[in-house]
Amino acid sequence: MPPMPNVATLPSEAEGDAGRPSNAERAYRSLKNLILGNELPAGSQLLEQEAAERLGMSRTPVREAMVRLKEDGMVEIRPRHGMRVLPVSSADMREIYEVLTALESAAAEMVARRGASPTELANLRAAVADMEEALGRDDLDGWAAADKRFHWLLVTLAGNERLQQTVSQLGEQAHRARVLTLRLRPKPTNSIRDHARLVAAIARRDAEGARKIHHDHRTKAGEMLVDLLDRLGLKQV
Amino acid sequence: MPPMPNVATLPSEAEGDAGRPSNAERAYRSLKNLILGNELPAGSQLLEQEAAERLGMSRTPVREAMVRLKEDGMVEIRPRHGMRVLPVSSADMREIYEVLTALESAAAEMVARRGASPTELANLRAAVADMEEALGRDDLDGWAAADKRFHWLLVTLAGNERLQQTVSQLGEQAHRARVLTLRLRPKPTNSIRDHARLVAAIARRDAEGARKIHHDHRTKAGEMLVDLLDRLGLKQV
DNA sequence: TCATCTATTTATGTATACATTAATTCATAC
DNA sequence: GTATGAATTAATGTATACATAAATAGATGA
Repeated sequence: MPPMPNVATLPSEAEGDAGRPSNAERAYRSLKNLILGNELPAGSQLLEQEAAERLGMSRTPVREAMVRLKEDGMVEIRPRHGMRVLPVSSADMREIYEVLTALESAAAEMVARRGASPTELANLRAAVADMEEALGRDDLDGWAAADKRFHWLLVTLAGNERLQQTVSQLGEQAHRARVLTLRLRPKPTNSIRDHARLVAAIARRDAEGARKIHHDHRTKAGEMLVDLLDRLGLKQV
Repeated sequence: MPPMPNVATLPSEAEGDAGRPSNAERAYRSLKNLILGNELPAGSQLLEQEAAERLGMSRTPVREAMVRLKEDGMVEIRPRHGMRVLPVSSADMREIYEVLTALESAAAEMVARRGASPTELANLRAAVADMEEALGRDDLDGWAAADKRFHWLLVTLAGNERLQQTVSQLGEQAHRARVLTLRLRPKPTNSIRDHARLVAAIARRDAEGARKIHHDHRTKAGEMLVDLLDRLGLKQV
């Protein structure tokens, strides 16, 4: 069991930043973390009242949080049974990866076209090196963290906030499935090579090449995940 | 002035369908329509209390609606000034079109790869024909409607709900700018040719071709719009 | 006249109260 | 024993109440 994935750690400060967060904001983050950390597994139901007691506040801010989670596609709200954590099926994963593939490969293209600064390239390369090193140590959690960092860096460098936000939202939907399959999938050796090739394409400002490389990379990763889920009979995650 | 664009008409029934909608749902739809119809123009501010009176309900459901609109990226909520309709700058439009381009061209690729049924192809062709016919009558609103229909059809045929939802959300963000520039932009003659070529590519199941054609189409459209906004000095829409 | 400090107003964030409606339980009839 | 239906319970959706914090106005001093 990983030592609790550092969940929702990347783009979570989407909201009010400075002043102490409202209860509604705390409720939103708490519930989201419970879901991402699988403490509220897929299919869990939680009544407003229960959540309110658990979080030590009244129903009002809890309800607001639940509405936001619904809007994020993490839960559904069923009239009489509170919120229900949405299971992610392999079909859902396929959808998610199709969109992520389109967006991230567009990001790769954009970054390559604009060109990355030496520092930015160095950061990308460092992430790849960390992936490689972690994999050498058989540290899958370390690999996953570095992989996440690489992808997020790439998306960030594209400089499109809407793209970032969409990627982050879909990434959160896919999170549980990724964690679950991390130790069941084949060693991500090719993945590292793909990333290195992507960095090279960006470095030589080969926009079309960067797009293709990342498109194939993501497509493969998505297919692997979908197949794995199907093969394991994990219809729901 | 167009006879009131048929706003939010495409994928708006995202929520509860049957039973009469809650006040929160009504508030959400009403406010969204006010924004899309430019009755609450960019920069408008609206207090919870004001909105509540206007809609004949209490603050509670109104607040819920505003939270959802914030989550949708349509408004921001400023601690002391109610919700504020977010202006869309040309930089925002560039972001939006970058993402739409990536997603819709992926959709085109997917549809071409899977292949469209005769009926589906006929629907696409009918939309193109309507665009052509409307343009012949100098009916720009008719053209816009047919164009919208074509794009939505394409996205729908891709059969990826998450992709649909993202496209629809970004489309709503871009709506005001599109309406505003409809009569200021050059006649969309090339647009029709692009669409026809896309349908042809889909018909011959040329996935890569379909992607390229639509990618270029959307890129051109986006650049035209961004340039137009800049040229007109419309920093905000 | 201008600046600063205080008091008041006002919008929000949250809690609570209440009506509605769906589910469950219990009783009664067959 | 089963089924029907009434009554009770429970969860939501909405309204309202209230405390807090921010903006404004007003007053006081120079």
